[in-house]
Amino acid sequence: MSDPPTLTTLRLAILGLISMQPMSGYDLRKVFETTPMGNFSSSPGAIYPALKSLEKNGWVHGVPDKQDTLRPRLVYSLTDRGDEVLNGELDATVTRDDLIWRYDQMMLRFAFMERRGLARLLAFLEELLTELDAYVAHLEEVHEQTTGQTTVCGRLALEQGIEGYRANARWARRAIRELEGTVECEGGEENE
Amino acid sequence: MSDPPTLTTLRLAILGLISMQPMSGYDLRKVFETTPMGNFSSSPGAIYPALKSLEKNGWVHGVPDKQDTLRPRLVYSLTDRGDEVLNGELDATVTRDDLIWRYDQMMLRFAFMERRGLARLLAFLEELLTELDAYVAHLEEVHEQTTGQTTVCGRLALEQGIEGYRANARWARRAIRELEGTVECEGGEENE
DNA sequence: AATTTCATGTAACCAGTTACATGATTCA
DNA sequence: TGAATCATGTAACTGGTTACATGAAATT
Repeated sequence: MSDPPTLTTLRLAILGLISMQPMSGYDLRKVFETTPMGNFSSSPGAIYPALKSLEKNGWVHGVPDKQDTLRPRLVYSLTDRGDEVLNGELDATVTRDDLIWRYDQMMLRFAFMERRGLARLLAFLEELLTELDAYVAHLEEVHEQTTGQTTVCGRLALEQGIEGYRANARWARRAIRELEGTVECEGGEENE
Repeated sequence: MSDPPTLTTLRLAILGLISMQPMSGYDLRKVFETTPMGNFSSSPGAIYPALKSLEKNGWVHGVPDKQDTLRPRLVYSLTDRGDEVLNGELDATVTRDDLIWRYDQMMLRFAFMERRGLARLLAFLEELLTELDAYVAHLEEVHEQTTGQTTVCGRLALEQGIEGYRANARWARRAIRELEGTVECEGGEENE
């Protein structure tokens, strides 16, 4: 409860992970240190305060798994409210600002999106693809207009950005094909 | 002078920009708002304090271009020390941590690197390419080992990352070819 | 007994955001 | 004269980093 704090990348990662399986702060640190999710911070000074604030907001709840010890292992799980908040985040529309400022966070959303079902996954990818194509077109225009006015390195750096977004678009198209393939082969399988 | 502060993305962007042309804080904001450099912040609350601290460190120096007015336009340029600091940053080796944690900042370095000469540019791209190839190989291994143990979305998200780094590697190869091409055509042209 | 790993936490610090304040200059 | 733009700045806040502290449990 209380006022809604912004859902940072770290908070989203925590919500997503404990939505798949209840975890302690230490477990979360381990995931961040050892898996490809390692792009997303770690350090006790970040995770424990984040868990506290998520609990204060009533999105997660921690229960000690051994009552007798002085410092019990606190295992956190999503509350009903936390579940709703996570769903709201996963169902949010893809914007250009997401591409430019929050690509990592957006992909993190995708990584946890399976719980929303195949239809939502495909909708997300289509939205992403639309925004990507539009943004690539925009950058190509900028590229044309600035070529000759910039340094060689400036132009190459811009081209690197464009190529990156193009690769992302290719990936999105492939992911859509793959996901559409699964539904045809396995016949409308529901999630979880 | 005084203790060395970490060269954040914003500070690097400021140093790089005023190394090409002396600018006021307002000019910098304009660049960040209107060019593809816009990925790098803006807001007065960031830029003016950053300029102050850079000046306190003796890396830049601001001179009012109209002495009579109460609030003159302060035009900043690099000091000799600032020039050295920027060169040091541009000449730094590319590490895997740069790929994972500071890709944007690394590309920003590249965007300002022309002043270091063609040899340095090529060296940077070779280093980058080596790190990229190694990291892609590592991620492919992770991909193989985790496939089947992850959700479909988790796997796809990882594949997106791999494809992104592959695209960056392709870009680096192309940039090397292009830069090697210029030197052959134009015959060992020196920078500035 | 000593070391490592498990496990949670705090304190100082820092960079950046948002929102606001101030005043000059230019243009309608 | 009133509005928009030029131009610099401050204050409160926030989220994360580094470094440290604490102590239990497991391993050597």
